[in-house]
Amino acid sequence: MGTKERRQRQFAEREQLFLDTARELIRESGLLSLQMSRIAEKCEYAVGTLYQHFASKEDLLLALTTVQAQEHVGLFQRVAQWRANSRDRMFAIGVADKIFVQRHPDHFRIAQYALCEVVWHAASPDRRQDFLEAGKPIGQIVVDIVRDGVRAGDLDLRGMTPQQLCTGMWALSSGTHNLVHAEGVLEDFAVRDAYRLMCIHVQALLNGFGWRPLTDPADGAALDTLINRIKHEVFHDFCSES
Amino acid sequence: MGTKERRQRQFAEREQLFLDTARELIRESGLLSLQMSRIAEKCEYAVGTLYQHFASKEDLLLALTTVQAQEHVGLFQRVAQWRANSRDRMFAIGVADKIFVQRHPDHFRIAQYALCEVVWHAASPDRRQDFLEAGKPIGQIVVDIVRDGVRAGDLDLRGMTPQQLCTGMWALSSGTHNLVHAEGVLEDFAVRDAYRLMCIHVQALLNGFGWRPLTDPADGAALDTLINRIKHEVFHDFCSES
DNA sequence: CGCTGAAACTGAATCCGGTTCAACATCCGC
DNA sequence: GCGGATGTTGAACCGGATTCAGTTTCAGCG
Repeated sequence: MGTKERRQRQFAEREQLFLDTARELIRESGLLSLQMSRIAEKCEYAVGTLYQHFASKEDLLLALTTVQAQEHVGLFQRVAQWRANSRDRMFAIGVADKIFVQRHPDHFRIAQYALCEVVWHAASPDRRQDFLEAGKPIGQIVVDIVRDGVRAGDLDLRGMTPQQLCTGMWALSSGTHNLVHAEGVLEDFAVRDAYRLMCIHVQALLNGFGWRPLTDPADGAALDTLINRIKHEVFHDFCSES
Repeated sequence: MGTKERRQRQFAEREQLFLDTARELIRESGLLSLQMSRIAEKCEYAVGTLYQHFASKEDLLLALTTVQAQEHVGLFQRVAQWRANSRDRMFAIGVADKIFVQRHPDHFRIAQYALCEVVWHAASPDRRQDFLEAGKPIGQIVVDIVRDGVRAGDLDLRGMTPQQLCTGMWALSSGTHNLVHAEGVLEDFAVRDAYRLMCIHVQALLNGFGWRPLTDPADGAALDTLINRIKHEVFHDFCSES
């Protein structure tokens, strides 16, 4: 009796279709004008069927965010496997973020919305749980890098937990996304490449915690060299350009 | 003919009434269940009148965020006037943020929502402009502190612009707010006081840029002493408790 | 004063899009 | 080929934001 399995598989495939279509519609005409009936129509299903998969529109948006978070985890895993010193690997986490955002420019605007209290609480508890599960490996990977750093003697936490240190990296990244997406803000600040700037701040932060080998945050050439090295050694198949 | 002026004043007062009431309703029963008709009802006006002031619900939410941003500016101005070395003043910006959030716990959840692309673009252009204007002094104050630091010889920007340095502080703060409000995230990370942790990261970041006098980010006692000194010297009337 | 027209206010009606669910279709095991 | 379980459908429902035709208010005027 493979019937049940087939059914499940088809169900999962259809869910993916809905999610892909939703993402497409968002890319085409924005999150603002996303309509459940349009998604169903474009997939040639009835709205009722769409609601078999997602308890509400918010639920769908959170599901979409979760899928993208999983891709995000993939990038981080590459970093985890990269053979380099702990400091460079930690820095590479920032670069992974930069690359992820460049490859999925609309991810953040969806996530920012989906994770707002209003939308988050309108999604189903299961979906919320799924999202949190999907994000866990990220935390784990980053914490492990910190532990490696301590073990290798590159870093002395001096009473901090690895999680506390990670929170700073995370806040820096999350905050950069925010600023990038708040139109009219960075423009006034004349910041061109916000993610390159984020890399500089990551370096400064890591220096500030005394994570060796220290780097010179003002040395733009060295920064670019390192970023390119990471792009080449870790994300070669993602970035053809420079 | 003071008639026109009186009218304008009354109009402004009523707008304030609407905003205060909206904030109250949000505090009582959450952003999710905020209804335009309820706001009007509670103010004893018709919905139509409410719509004389705000082009849409989103417009109202952004207006609310703007009002709070103005209060935020007030805290920063105190820091600007504080007589202390540049490094401590920069740090005090972080403390101002911490205090602001503690005094207005719901501000961030509203702002986070209102600044999402979806809501932002549903607000009227005028309202968006107002918000950006309201935020400008913040940028100015922080940039000025950086310039002071350079002038005093505490800091060498080495090619960076003051704005670029500020962006890091800002991202750290904005990101911390995000993490705090994403339930289930910091809990897993066993981070108790996220804003105190943010202060540690601010110190690390400033150290990383070589902003003198350097501090020891792991010295919790010194951190608390400095925070308390700032609370006492700058925000004495805001924080009675420790 | 009362009159008048413009400006402000009102809230029932409209509109929109998310959500539901009774009816219909399909599939499986017998 | 039958019966029921399971899946699908989309028109109807519903809540709440938004509108606008009718009503009220009031400054200015004769």
